[in-house]
Amino acid sequence: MGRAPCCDKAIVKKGPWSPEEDRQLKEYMEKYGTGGNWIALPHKAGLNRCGKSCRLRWLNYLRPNIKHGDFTDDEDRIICNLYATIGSRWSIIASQLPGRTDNDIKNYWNSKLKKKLLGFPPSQRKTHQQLQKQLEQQQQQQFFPYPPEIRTGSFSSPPSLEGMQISQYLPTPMSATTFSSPLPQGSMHQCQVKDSSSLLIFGSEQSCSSSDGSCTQISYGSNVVDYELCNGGQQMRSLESFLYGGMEETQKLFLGDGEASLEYNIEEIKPLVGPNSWCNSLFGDDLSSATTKDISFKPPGKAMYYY
DNA sequence: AAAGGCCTCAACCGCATCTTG
DNA sequence: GCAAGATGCGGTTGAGGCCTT
Repeated sequence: MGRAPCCDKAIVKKGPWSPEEDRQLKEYMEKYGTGGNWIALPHKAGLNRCGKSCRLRWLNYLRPNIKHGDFTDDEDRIICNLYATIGSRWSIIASQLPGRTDNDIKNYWNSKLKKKLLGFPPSQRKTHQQLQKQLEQQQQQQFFPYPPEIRTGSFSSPPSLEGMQISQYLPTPMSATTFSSPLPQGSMHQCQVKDSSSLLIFGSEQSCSSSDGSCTQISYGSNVVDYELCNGGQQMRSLESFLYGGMEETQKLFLGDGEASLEYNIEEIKPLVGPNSWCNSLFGDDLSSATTKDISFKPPGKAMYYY
């Protein structure tokens, strides 16, 4: 037996919102907020809509500080960087673009940016056949900016990006180096102070004990990695808190298994790591409050998306 | 001018994850 | 620990406007 629907679809209104409905929802939200319950909201607000529909309308259209209209070049660059790194995790990408919604970015990517990367002028219309042909041509020309060893094998880049001229949007050469690091995907990692100027991230035993070598591979980009952060009682920080949390003395980052880790300069990593993160949301600006013993926590599952 | 096709984007759907009791 | 409900997310759809032929 399936889940009971959140609302009676035969009764609630569907389709485009009228200005009157918008006004009702906005008025209610400004007065009372969600009250922690979207499902009950439409009834309270006098709207004949599903709670999910109200939530979507508010988040994507009505809430304050929503940006509509053209995306800037900077925003394009950020979207491309993140898409290349994490794939179609639109909500994460949106979190890096204040005022933009995941839906907006998703639509923008699917309708415009992808074509822009294919080299079409923004306003130029192409027939489906023309698009297909140009895509095929570019794929044949191997425009993909990463070396073959990264393009193949365990490498699972967002498929729609392959063949596109995205190199101008990527923080190369750092990205290629980072993506070929030996961190296994989808597993727990540990993170610790290596010395006064370095941070070491390495796989936990259970994730890196395989003898078949699989743990030395990394799938480029699209995967979220849960980190277990612990540092044996020293002050614990996440990667980005090292980068942005006032640890100016931190100069190097090591990715690897502790034995044969790769070394990166912090300044090279910074462009890949945004200052907004789960860590900041957990501890606020006062990162020193993260000091603890026996630290073992996981950030929200989908919040970490880089290294 | 008309018809057909394409493009955009708001909204929906279904599934996964989180929260609560 | 479990089940039910709520929320979040990404993929998909479809209406309406625009462009091409």
